[in-house]
Amino acid sequence: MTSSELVDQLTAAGYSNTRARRALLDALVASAGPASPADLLEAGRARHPALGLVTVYRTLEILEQLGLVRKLHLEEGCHSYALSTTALRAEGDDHGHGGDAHGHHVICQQCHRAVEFAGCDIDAVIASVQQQTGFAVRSHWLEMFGLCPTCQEKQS
Amino acid sequence: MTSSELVDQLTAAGYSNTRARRALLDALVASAGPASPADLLEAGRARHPALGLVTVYRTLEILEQLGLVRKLHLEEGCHSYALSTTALRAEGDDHGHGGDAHGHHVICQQCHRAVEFAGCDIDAVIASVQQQTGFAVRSHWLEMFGLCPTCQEKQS
DNA sequence: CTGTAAACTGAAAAACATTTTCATTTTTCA
DNA sequence: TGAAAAATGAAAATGTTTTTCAGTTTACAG
Repeated sequence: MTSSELVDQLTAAGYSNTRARRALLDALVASAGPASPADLLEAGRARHPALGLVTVYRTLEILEQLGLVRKLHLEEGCHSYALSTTALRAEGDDHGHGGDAHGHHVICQQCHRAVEFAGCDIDAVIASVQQQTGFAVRSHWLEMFGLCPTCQEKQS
Repeated sequence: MTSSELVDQLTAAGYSNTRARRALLDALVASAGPASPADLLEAGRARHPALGLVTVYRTLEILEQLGLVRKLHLEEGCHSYALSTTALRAEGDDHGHGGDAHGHHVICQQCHRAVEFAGCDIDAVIASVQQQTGFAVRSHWLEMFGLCPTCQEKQS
């Protein structure tokens, strides 16, 4: 997924195509793993030296609302973002996830790489929870942690 | 689960039984839903007026390490805590969750009540993610959102 | 029961994360 | 090309969490 595609998505959603945003999107696309606002500011400033932190926060908020990025919840804190391609691919295909983009991430506990995965057929778990608690479940949030293929090899 | 049981758990783990901690545990047990450090400070001060915020943070950290509370990841932010009884019930019964207490929460999107549920048989999903990504999955976080029975009734 | 060591406490300060304000600049498009 | 709307970014403010350190409380040996 290129930053041009992201820019197109923003424009299609009614937002202006600005230097600051292109710089941020480039930084996002270039980041290999979860990136914090401060990380993205630094990387974005390589492309647009005047990029401001508040613009980073504002743009991440927009991207999150559009389902283009997702905040990741890591052990060290919940301050990182990763691209989420599922809103792009799953357009018009929501599979009963109320307002929730359909993807989740698996995160490497060693190198912190975050990979999105599609398909979380947890209907059975949802049914069980509904039965146990009486709740009507509308959405869920799932993250997985483990070792990526590269870090698995390093450990063997 | 009473605050006495929590106090016993802390003592068993080598921590002192102090007024400040008892006040905080009372507040935790009394809270119906996710509670922020500031919420717990306020409720705790009803029981122990000199309770300090730093003690709240320190004690929550201990409780989290012992698996007695869990930080919840809500839409508004990741600053709330809820009791987690699973470490108590599941002692010696870890079901392949690497270092992770076995329970998760379902949260009401209306009244914010958080109910813990046990049993999240997502082995199929984990297997699928491992196949898709090559990751070796070790643990996961799962939260569900919906309406509790009370709020469902209100809506009908 | 007493006294001491260790653990704990909490105000204050500091650090970190995010949002608001508002004057200025940039982008869009007629 | 120019004006309106959107966007920007520094500074200030707000919110969250951690660190410091002097003083207090708890546990337990004697």
